Parts: sequence; C-alpha cells; structure tokens
Amino acid sequence: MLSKKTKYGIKALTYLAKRKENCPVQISEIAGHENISVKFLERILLELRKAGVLDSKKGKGGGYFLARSPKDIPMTDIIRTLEGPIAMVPCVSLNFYKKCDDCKSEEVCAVNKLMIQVRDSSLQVFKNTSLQDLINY
Amino acid sequence: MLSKKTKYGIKALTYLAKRKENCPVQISEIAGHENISVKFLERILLELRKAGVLDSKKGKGGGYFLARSPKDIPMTDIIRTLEGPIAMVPCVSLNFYKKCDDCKSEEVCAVNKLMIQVRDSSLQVFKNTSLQDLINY
DNA sequence: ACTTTTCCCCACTATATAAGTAGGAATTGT
DNA sequence: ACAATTCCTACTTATATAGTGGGGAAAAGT
Repeated sequence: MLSKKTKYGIKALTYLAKRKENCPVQISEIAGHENISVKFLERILLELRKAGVLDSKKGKGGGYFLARSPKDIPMTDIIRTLEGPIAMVPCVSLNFYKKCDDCKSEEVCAVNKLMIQVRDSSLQVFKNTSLQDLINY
Repeated sequence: MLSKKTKYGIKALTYLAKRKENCPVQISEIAGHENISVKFLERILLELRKAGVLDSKKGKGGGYFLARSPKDIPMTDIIRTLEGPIAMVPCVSLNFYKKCDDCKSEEVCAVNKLMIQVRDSSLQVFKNTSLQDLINY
C-alpha cells in the first residue's frame, strides 16, 4: 500500500510542475490546494529537498520549487525517496537490498523469483514516467 | 512491502505443490521445513482453505492439501487472499475499490493515473504466473 | 538594525496494522 | 476410549504510519 506521505509528495510535486513559472511556492499554498496538513507536508517537502528533487528559498517570498525540469524527474526518484524500496521484499531490492532471515538460499526461493518479476515490471513504469508525463494526462 | 503472512503462504503452497502426491500434509511438517511458526502458519493455511485454494482433512492422518492442480492456481488468488489488493492505492483497486478522502476527482489525479499503470503491470505478472510456474524455476 | 516571513529540525503522540501466541472445541483414525 | 490433527476466537506485542507542537535559523524587506 502506498503511504500518504508518498501520495501527498506526488501531489505536491505535480502542483509545482503545473505552474508556469518555477518560482518559490509556500508550503501553505500547496497544502491548501491539495488538502494536506501543512506540518506534515513540510516534512515531506524537506525530504524531497534533501534528495535533490526540490530546492527551497527562505525568508519573505521564499518557498519550494523544483530543482530540475519536470521531464528530468523520474518517478523512481520520488518513490525511492518517500516510499523506500520499489521491490515488495528486501531480498530483491536493487537500492535497499537485505537478506531474508528465514530463507536458506535465494536461488531456490519461489517468492524471490516471483518478486523479481514484479519489481521489474513496476520499475519499468516508474523509470519511464517523469513528473512531466504525470501532468500531461 | 509484502507481509510475512503472504510470504509464508506462498512458501507453504510451493512446498505442497512440489510433493509428488497431493495427500494431506501436517502444518507442523510445512512449518518445520520453511522456518515458520506453527501457530502463525495455521492461521494462514486456514485463510487459504476458506478462499478455496487449499482443502483440509481433520483428525489423525489429516492435514492440508491443494484444492486444485498447481497450474490452476494463479498468483492473483494467493496474493488477493493473503495480502489484499494488488493495487497500491484503493482508488485503483479492481477487487477492493475505495474512493480517496482527499481527492476531489479521480480524473485529474496524477497519483491515480500512475497507479493504474503500476497495478496493470503487476497484475500482468500475478495473473500469468501459476503455482506450477513458481516451482518450475 | 529590526521585523516578518519562511524554511529547518527534533521530539512527541495517537492510531492502525502486522506478527505472533494461547487455549480449547471439533473431527477423524485406530 | 484415545491420540492426533485441524478449526476458531481472542489476546498480546511490536512496528510503522500519520500527524502535531514548539522552537530555532536564515533570509528578505523596511
């Protein structure tokens, strides 16, 4: 299940991407438009900034804005930052790999084989979809 | 993230599917082989029986066995029974649909559009993979 | 220099879900 | 009758999610 954190993050990013000019937008404006708690969104945007997706400006007239052009922000960046691994089990994760406690060997694990396929098919979607694609619908 | 319940369930089912004869197998035998708590597995197998994937026999010489041939058990059945929706958000779930609280309209929701694609790509894998395919690796 | 606006950051709480446990009832084979 | 086994409900515990509160720091406008 997708966490609200990720969901809100995507919504906030699309809100920013839809704007004509890439100038700083206040958290409260985004939160208001997308029905998100200001404080919660604050934390989400901060994470996205640290991940290099967003950039920010402090003080009066400050706010958040996209660090890159929407077409250069693949969904993989956003999902991995907010949701974590794209794989459904750590033992098939490319970026967050962790061995299973209960498995003797990954070579003979049916779950492993299945989840590699699921991971690849999801990855295909996330990798080939940019923030720009999302607002083009 | 895949729950341990689902993971254990898949492992138990593949264990059963690998056997030559489809005769009743005790929970404790499966649990021992797959490193799963007996009591926890008991609950999992019960759910699979209620869903029609497994059948059981009580009393001495009893146990669990596949209700159908492994090739007639698609992964969708198993995942939906143990994990629930395949979709990452309820608003794109085919079998567990639920409207979002925070969305005005699904037509303009970027998350919705993206997650439909992810759902379809995962569904493709789960639908086209049977229990038989899993043990054929 | 001062004030306001804004992001920055840590700690806390509440709630839900997952994971696992306990105990007994019901059923079947010998 | 007895032992082995599933069946079923309720309970506990651990972990993660979602959200809140309050103070601090930096930048900009005046």
